[in-house]
Amino acid sequence: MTIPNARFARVVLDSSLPQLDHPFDYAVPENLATEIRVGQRVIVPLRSGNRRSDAFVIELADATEFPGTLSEIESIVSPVPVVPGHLYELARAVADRQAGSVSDVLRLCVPTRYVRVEKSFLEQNPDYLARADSESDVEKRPIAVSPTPAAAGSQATQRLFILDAGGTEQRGAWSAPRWSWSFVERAKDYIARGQSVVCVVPDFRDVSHVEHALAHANLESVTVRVDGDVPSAQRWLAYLRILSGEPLIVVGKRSAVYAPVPRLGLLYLWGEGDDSLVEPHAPYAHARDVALIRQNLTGCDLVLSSFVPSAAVMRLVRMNYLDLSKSSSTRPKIQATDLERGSSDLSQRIPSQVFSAIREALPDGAVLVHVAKPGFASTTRCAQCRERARCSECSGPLRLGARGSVPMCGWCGRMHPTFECRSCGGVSLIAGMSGQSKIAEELGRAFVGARIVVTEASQQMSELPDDRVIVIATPGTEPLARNGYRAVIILDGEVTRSRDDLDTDVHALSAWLTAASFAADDGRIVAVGTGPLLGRVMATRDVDGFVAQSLLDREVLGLPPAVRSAVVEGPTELEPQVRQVLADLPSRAILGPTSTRDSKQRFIVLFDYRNGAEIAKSLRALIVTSAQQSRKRASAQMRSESADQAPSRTTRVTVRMDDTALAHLES
DNA sequence: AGCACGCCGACT
DNA sequence: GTCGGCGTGCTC
Repeated sequence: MTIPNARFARVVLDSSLPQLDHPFDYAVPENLATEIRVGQRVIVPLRSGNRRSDAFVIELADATEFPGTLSEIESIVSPVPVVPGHLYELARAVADRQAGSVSDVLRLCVPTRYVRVEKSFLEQNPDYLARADSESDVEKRPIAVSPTPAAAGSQATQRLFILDAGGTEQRGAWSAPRWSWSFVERAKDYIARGQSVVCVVPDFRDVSHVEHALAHANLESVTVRVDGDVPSAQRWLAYLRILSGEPLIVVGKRSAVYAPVPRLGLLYLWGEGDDSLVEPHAPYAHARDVALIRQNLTGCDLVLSSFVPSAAVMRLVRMNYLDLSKSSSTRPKIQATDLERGSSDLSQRIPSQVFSAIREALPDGAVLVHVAKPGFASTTRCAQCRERARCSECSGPLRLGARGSVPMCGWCGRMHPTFECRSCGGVSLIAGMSGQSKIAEELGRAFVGARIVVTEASQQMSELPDDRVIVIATPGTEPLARNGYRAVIILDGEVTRSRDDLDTDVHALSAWLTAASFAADDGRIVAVGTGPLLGRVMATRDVDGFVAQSLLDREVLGLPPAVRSAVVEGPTELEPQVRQVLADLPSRAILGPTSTRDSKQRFIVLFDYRNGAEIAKSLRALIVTSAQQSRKRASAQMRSESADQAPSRTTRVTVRMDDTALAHLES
């Protein structure tokens, strides 16, 4: 393939300044004309020539529409096209949806370069660059070059939600969750067809499970792990392989969803409702949304899966955008019990059914006792009647920071050194403390001679020391038992339920069913403190029905995810600008302002799905103008405030689309 | 961000 | 007259 000498290059700058987030044209100097490719990282001069910036070539052309005089590309960083057209296209779409910049997305996708690794890789693969040329259609074409849709010639594209029932299975040397085995079954076919698979999971433990299952199926040689835990030299090597077009199974956490395999056959997202799939940095995209966008752009197959569908996914199922399928494994019934009212001592916290379940199970194998995460329990309850403790002024939830601190209202910030319960007049509070060690102590007394293990979030224990053991674990720390635990006990149900945001119930169900998933198929599961409603859902395992119903409720109330939301935060004088920029747009509501902890203003904008693009565009414009004004404001502040106290925080405007933790909307 | 341009006040 | 302070605007 011959490369025409391109005279002009269109680039995106590798800068997070919002006002620079658009294409720039540069002249290609003659000495670079035959080497330059779409996707390469280049260095370009900016303004006076003293400044320079990294940039990615997104298009080569023979003409430019820029009326001014062009600067020249200064140099090419490496011959490898690290941002192929389809990756730029994805990054652009994600940035547009999230009101963010392309460069912020690309930073998540492209790892740091390792020159030595790259050099030796290119020596060992002499035809690599030529192949990359043909792979990415390097001719002078517009940027929107999507990879060939997976379905070309074969069966129709699948978009699927799989409701997983849980369970652990041992095959060969490895125990792994059942979902990871069925993922491998599915992935094999795509590799056989010469296509690639991307598997995105919430947690590093999940990555390991998938790796084990893949290794068992002899797919190690086509498996690429793109964890943050992989050393960076190795990550760069992995990235080069991903770009090469060889059929691969890429496994990783949230940022793996961007892995730029050229022939993507299947995009698989496990645990689609998990909060850790949200990128905590700008532009705050949820891997599930990125996956939906990517499916739409490439036409690949898409599988989302979890123990409990998120309300967002349920919406897509009800629209028939996703097909619902339920895994057919037989699972034990979940026995839900509640605490007796008015009792707070430990003997009541662990009801008798729990002791008998453990007693029965222990001779045959391991028992998992699942307690809520300690930090999960910031809200408080009346020690007497167990009702949620609420602020006497505004009815907001009372929260505890550090242990022994004064309870504070989560809405208005009022401190409450004393408390009087509204329902029963009780005057003392209990925090939803988990007290793993207290439970360990209690169980140790009850089961003399049993081995008791308390897990910690920091340690990675994937296998059990021996069979007859009681494991006391917080979410995410549970070790796998070979073919599942004989019994799983879920304690602290009421603590999990005390988290307050829109999706409390769905999150609680998800936490409990995750715990339940560790049980053997003929094991026993007892859940304490789920409340009658969720207890019934657990017992019947009608989780999709429950989430569908809660989605219907949201539709009536006009709340996410029946509608979309954007959380806008910025400096105190933000309000007129927010209202102005959204004035002519069809938003449903602009809620706020409320004050954040760091005294910024926060607005919540609610709008319909069909208006998302428009709203995002306007909010983006708000970010750009506020970035241009920020210095003006800062210097004005400096002058008026007698210079000695300088709280010169850069009050940037941030926008988070479809935030999962909208506590403010709860009435 | 960082740098140049330009519009007002104080000056050899 | 013109030197230079610092807002304002732009970066192909």
